[in-house]
Amino acid sequence: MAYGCGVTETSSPARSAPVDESHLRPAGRATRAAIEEAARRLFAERGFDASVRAIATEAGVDPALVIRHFGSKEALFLRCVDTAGGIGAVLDGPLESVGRRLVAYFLDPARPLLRQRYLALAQAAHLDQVREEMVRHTAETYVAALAPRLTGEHRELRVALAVAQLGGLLNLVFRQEDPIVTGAATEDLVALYGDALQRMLTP
Amino acid sequence: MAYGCGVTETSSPARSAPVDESHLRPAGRATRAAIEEAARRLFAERGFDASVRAIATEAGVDPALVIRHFGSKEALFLRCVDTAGGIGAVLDGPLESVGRRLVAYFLDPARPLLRQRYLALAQAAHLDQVREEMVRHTAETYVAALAPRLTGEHRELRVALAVAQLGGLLNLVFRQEDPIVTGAATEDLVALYGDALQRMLTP
DNA sequence: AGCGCTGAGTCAACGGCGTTGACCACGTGA
DNA sequence: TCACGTGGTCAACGCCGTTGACTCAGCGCT
Repeated sequence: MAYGCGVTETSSPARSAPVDESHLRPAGRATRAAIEEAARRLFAERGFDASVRAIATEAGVDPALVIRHFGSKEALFLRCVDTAGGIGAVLDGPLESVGRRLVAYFLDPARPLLRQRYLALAQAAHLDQVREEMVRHTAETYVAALAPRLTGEHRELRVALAVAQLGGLLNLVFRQEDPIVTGAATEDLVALYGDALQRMLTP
Repeated sequence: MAYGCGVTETSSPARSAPVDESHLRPAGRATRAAIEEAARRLFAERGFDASVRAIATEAGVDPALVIRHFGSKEALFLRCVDTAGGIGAVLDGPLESVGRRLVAYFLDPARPLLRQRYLALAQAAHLDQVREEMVRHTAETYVAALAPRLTGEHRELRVALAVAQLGGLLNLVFRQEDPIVTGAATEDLVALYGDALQRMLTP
């Protein structure tokens, strides 16, 4: 599980799944947006632990209204997690170095949001809809982009397994903060782990 | 994160961390054991979602007593998760095939408890003490067993990264149940992913 | 102008959670 | 016999996500 995706820093309705808002009046649309913005901020800060009540307070609104607008906390969370991101460019680059570039992309300290996003998603992964979203994301982003460019057997499976590898790294680095790994030089991680990804894709 | 460990199927005080019970009377010891047994069963069944109240009911006891005996739900969970298991034998076997044997060990359908254990731990991984236990387990079980037998640079780091790989696989198979991976033949997974582990350890 | 409908929003409450403190019962040692 | 510590229950706290009843404002319609 690896994500060039997640809780966005700002409201970005263009990227979000299209939801019918035509029945809403301007006032409703505005507070709805305020709730979503507060949710994005708090989910990014505290992960799925951010409570509906805290989000409502942040948006200056009653907790019940959050549920009325979005149906459930889980649904709101899913709306605040979008699957776009710069990862597409990495996947579309030269195939022979995609392994190292993927690892470098996620470990780049200039992209601290990726860490937040990964943590929020990993924490909520026990919810069915979140799990399905992750599977979908793996298929539509990674498998769709890479499998057609591979050669040999088990092309889709090898992409999925490379995604598994990537997710394992992020888990150890971001969630567990294993001192052996976090204490290592990024360049060593990129080389060792990137090559492992690469061999899975282009053996 | 990979675990030959977890929620045990039976009470196994010999394996559990030694806790001073000398101040307890026989009655206290018995109900304490009953609570622990109920907790092991329910944690294995439902993961960390198993509630203190349900555990108490299962043990025929008041919820408050559970906390009084074990301090907190998190502490009880940690007691019910032990780090022993058959994994030691796998790690001590021939080094040149340890990658495939590790993957085969965890994916063996004859060991369904490993799945439960992984899921319970992964779900509780956002708790600090659980996270620390995982890090400790990686260091004491995997790194301690494998790093001294390796050659070349970054011996400890390479073991940690192999553990990361393994955890990534278990996440995709057990948590996300990604259809691409669950639909693949186990022998293909063992070959592809086991070799990836192997190359990390003995390149 | 008046009416009714519908969206916007609040409020109190529900059932569940982990945890705490007050309280009682019992068995043992002095 | 009496104090004391262990074993255990009970009610309650504060939190959670969610629901249903309710009010209020704005709109179209006659």
